Amino acid sequence: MRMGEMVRRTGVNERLLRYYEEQGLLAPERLPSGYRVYSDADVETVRRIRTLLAAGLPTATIAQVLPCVRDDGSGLAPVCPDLVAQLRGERERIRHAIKDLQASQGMLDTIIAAGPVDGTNRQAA
DNA sequence: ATTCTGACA
DNA sequence: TGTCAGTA
Repeated sequence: MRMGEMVRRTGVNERLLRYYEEQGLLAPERLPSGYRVYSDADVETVRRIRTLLAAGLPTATIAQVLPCVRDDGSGLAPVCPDLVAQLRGERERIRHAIKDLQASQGMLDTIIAAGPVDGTNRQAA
């Protein structure tokens, strides 16, 4: 499939698909015309990229991870033992990020709990 | 009509 | 990441 279908099937826009390729996350074939040709596997790869990106992993790390996972029906199995150590580090980072978000949530809860007392002074900053 | 590369009010 | 340009 070419760019257009890839965009429809992944929900990721053209700009981003080219960017992922630039970052070494995808390596679609090329037609003599220069047009990119994506495979079904690439569609799945983009799904993984989106997930890893959402987890906050830098594209550089994702580029290392993608070629090191075997797709065994149930999920993703690590293939590079050395990389597992780095992933443990990422997991720690995510753990801390969750902690910070919970602190933010707590702050908002406190503000919300205080609730609007009355409409007086609306204009004051 | 589609895709491509490069660039930035 | 969006978007516009100038092509093939």
